Amino acid sequence: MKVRTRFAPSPTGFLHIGGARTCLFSWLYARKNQGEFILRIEDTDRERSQKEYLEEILESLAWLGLDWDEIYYQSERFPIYLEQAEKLIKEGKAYSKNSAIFFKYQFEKIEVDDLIRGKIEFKELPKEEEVIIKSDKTPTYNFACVIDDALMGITHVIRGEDHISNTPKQILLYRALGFDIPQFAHLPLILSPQGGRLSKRFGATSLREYRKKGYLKEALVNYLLLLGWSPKDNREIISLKETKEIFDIKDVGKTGAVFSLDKLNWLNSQYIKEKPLEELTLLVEKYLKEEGFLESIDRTYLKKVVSLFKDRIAKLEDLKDWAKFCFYDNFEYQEETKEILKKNLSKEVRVLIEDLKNIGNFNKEEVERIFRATAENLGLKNRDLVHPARVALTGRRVGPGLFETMEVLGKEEVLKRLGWLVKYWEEENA
RNA sequence: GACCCCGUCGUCUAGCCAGGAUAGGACUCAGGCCUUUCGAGCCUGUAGCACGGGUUCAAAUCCCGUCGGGGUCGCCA
Repeated sequence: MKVRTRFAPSPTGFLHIGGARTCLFSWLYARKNQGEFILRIEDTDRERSQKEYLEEILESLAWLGLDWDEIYYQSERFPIYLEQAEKLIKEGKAYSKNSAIFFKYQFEKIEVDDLIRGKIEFKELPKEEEVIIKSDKTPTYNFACVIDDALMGITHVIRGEDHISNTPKQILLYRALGFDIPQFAHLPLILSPQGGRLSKRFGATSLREYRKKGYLKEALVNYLLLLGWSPKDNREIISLKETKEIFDIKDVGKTGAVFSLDKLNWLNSQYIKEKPLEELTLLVEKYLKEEGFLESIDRTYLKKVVSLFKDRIAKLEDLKDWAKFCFYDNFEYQEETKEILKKNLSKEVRVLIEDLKNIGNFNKEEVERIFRATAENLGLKNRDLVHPARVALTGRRVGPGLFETMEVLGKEEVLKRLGWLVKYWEEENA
């Protein structure tokens, strides 16, 4: 029998890390087994379901590369649920009350053989009846879920651990309706650093937010993969494609995993580092434009800027801060540079400016040669001139290598900014 | 409270099912090196089998209990 799995988000909120990971594992199981992956939009709550959320969910899944073979909307299937409920009434398994329909069941021990957790036994259920059709004629979650999973031929229900306690109720419904019971796999939850569910404040932000901060999809997927699953060979960097070959649902762990932004950042920095410059530049261009940081930019120049920073940023967002001096010259010298600026080297920097003026080909090798010679002639240690020069060009104490930075900015800009520093000192000491 | 799930460094994990060497890796952190700076790179280090009992020549691994954490108990999904 062909494997069919599904992801069933409710468009009553944005897709967040937890949902994305559930989807990822469900998708992986289908793809690993040459099966099919179904997306089911659980939009039975018409009040709370919003088109905006739906769009965001679809967009985020597509972004991550999780494609689906079929898509269904529960809001289009109300007659099906009603029909099944009436069938239960006819068979005496359900009854109408207060214009709702209740499923009546009797206590029995239920065993579930979970693919991740093994045998789970439920000794008792808290109730003996369950609403299946609400008084507005829309189905309740458990009812619609069972009918759809059965009718859509879902063979493996892969979902979050928070659904474990729904499982016995659902099994009772499968039996009453005469459907085959699928295999279940309950994924551990993603926890916040305080323990407990991911909160709005931490981690439960939408996937869109992560994209806006400049996380690469590869890094995000990689991180999600590592939360509860491992390739077992000490690899940390692994692609979706590689995972698709070796993934086994049985290898998924049982323990809740605390979300770590530190590790995500590290992974993201690794992916940024490894991404080909050309490709990364296009990504950065698109990103900075979307963010409204730049309107247009010369791609050749941007490529140089990207090469300057790609090894030292954790996310594309960092560029807005660290590389701002490459796009704008209206920065101020940061507080952290005060110590460096204390020493007035206006005379020396004037000499430096004159020496740099004479360079024909303003590349980093040539700049470094002249720079070092100037420092030596002035009786300065190289670093004594490097530090203020960096402040002059970037406004900061730390940054990429000075000579590379100079080459990227170009002669004219470098001379201009060095001149500003001279002026700054002169005014400070006037 | 009831039912259910889970417990290896601060965090993510390998090892557990098929018991045997100094419990391995990654992030973070600390220190060092490099050096023109560093939030980059390289190296080193700190840190863990929740606890108690049992089985066994031998327990992170098997069994029981305790404690701890989490989830669910809606005409939400």
